[in-house]
Amino acid sequence: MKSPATGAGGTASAATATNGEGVEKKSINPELWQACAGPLVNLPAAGTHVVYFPQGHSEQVAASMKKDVDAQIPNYPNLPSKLLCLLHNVTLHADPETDEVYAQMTLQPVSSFDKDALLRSDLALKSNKPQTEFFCKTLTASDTSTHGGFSVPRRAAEKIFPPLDFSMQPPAQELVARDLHDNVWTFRHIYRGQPKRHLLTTGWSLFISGKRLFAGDSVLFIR
DNA sequence: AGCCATGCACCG
DNA sequence: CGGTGCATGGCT
Repeated sequence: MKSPATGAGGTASAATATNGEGVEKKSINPELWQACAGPLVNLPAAGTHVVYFPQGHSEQVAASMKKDVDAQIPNYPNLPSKLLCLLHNVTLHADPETDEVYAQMTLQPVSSFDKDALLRSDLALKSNKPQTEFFCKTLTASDTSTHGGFSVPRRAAEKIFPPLDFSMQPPAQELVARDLHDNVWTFRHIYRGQPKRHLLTTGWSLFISGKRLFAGDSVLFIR
């Protein structure tokens, strides 16, 4: 989180994962970005050396373009299969419409790698493992319906959400969450029912409609 | 109709 | 047997 919890309520970050394409300017919470990208994504640091595979990249671009417009994909037949590059800049992005996360990198081709530089870059990449605590849930029909709230998996609530004051009857608190674009969402977190369960009620439907979520989409919280 | 609460029942 | 999806009911 950029700023820690203050006052009575706790804070968490919320994000949604779907599909799309777009551009974004503001700076992004790196931990939330990483949680959305998943554990298999490991970004190299600026200043390190990378190997760029043009064909793999253009295939990926082609695949992601197909659902949008039939855009022209430039083809450079004389490009080598791999390019040694210096990585100048890495910026994190999230599509403003869909919250799909992606990264933008500035690469400069270099003629050769220094052996030490390559080793340093490799070590730096392997040490990139912050792995923040988070939970992710695929939304059910009742999670997204206008009739009810969000049913929070018990373990998820206990691990990620600020602890409830169980002397209250029923135990409840206000959660303040911030999404990838630093928009603030507040949810009422309550523990009730028979059997007892964690629920998000007030504020949840605004989130569902605001993010245009449907059953099968997923929502992700980090602490 | 939207929103919050409760209880049942299914499923691991 | 615990956890949670869903149906249902009440209130605004």
